[in-house]
Amino acid sequence: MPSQPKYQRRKEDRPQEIADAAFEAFAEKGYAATRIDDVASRAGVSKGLTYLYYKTKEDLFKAVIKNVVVRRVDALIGDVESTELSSEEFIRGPLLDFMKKVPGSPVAIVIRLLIAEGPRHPDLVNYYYDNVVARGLKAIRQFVERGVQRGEFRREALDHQPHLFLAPMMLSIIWRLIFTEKPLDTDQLMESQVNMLLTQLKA
Amino acid sequence: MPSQPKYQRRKEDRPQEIADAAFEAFAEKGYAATRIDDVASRAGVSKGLTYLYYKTKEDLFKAVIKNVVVRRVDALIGDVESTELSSEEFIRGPLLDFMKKVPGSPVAIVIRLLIAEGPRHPDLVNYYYDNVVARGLKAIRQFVERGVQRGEFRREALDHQPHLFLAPMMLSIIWRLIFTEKPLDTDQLMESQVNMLLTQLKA
DNA sequence: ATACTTAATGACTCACTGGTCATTAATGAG
DNA sequence: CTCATTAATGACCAGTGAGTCATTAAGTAT
Repeated sequence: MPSQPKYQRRKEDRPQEIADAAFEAFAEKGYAATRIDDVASRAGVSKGLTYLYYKTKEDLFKAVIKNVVVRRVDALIGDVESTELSSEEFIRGPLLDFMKKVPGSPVAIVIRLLIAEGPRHPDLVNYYYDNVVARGLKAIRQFVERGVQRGEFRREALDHQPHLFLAPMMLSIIWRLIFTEKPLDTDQLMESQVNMLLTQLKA
Repeated sequence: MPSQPKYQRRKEDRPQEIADAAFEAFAEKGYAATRIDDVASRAGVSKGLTYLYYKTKEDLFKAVIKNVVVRRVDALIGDVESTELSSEEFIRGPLLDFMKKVPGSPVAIVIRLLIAEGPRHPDLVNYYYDNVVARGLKAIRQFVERGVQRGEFRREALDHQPHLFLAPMMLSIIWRLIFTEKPLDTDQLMESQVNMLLTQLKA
């Protein structure tokens, strides 16, 4: 019988597979408590191979963060720019949906990792700020502005911090990170806030 | 010449001194990256002594968290119960002040530690929930209720999540934990939210 | 087939750190 | 002063895990 090979060489796919495995491990254990051996065995490879594609554990960490984050933000920004909905409809619809999804998504885990490890990875923090936070805030701001131009919102509304949209989302993320089993209706929380903000924007 | 002693025995003060040093170290480096040797030298004692007062690193961690947290909550609850101000005055005054102070206080650091290490210390999370979060939320809820009884707020206001008061505080905390050097006027953020909430409570 | 390149392995090293414990010396009592 | 008590020390141990590298073998070209 033809002895099947012990492994296959798959240069193209390995880096992504390892990064995925690493994300899983970091999500479960955090950065410090994650062992490269664990990452490797999740990915179905040997420890040595991990070091072929990622020079150090820290490199791997950075790759994982960047990897997870960019797709989502791109998607949201794309939505904002292409929508034909009125501002209020968009906020109550796609934006609210997006906000509801985030606390249960990998983004929440990225935030946990950033909070825990950020201080020792300033360049990573900057990357995240530029590519996620700044772009997200800008999108919201532009969107409110569009509402003003269309006469949906009053002009003074522009003073409002886009951050207030994010605040209940942030609370929801943190709540679920820490108090996983203490129930909190985070969806309703965000709806209330959006209602309140829209009232202010229109009145 | 009388050779001065190499150290003094100060059984009473050591535990607190060690806990303070540990808080400093955990705040700077996080739990996993903090070395007991570092804690000891910050406290001006030997590593061995740390183990005399705290059985393990984890014990020390728990002691630190409990130590920092309880005083502050007690203070706030005391304020709420003893105030003679009207509900609106209290919210715009002492409560808002309190909220503004938290993001720059040790409590913020405790939150970072809880986010990072919570999943592996469930009893600590429960302690924190019972002694801080639950009590804090209850205080806010009672306070709104008092406003209703006094006729300051309308009755339906009770449906409002006290969490909405906390949301911008949470965002501020996280923001300052991650983006220390990206400026954000967190005070104004909380003021806007409080204004909005009061408008809703009264209207 | 044969030779060659390199993806992949896994045993090994070495620094590091949580925790221990035999020893030292500060203190207080008689 | 002397001795008993115990706070405090610091050298040491054992486990661990990041990173290395000599070796193996899968794929490829000739």
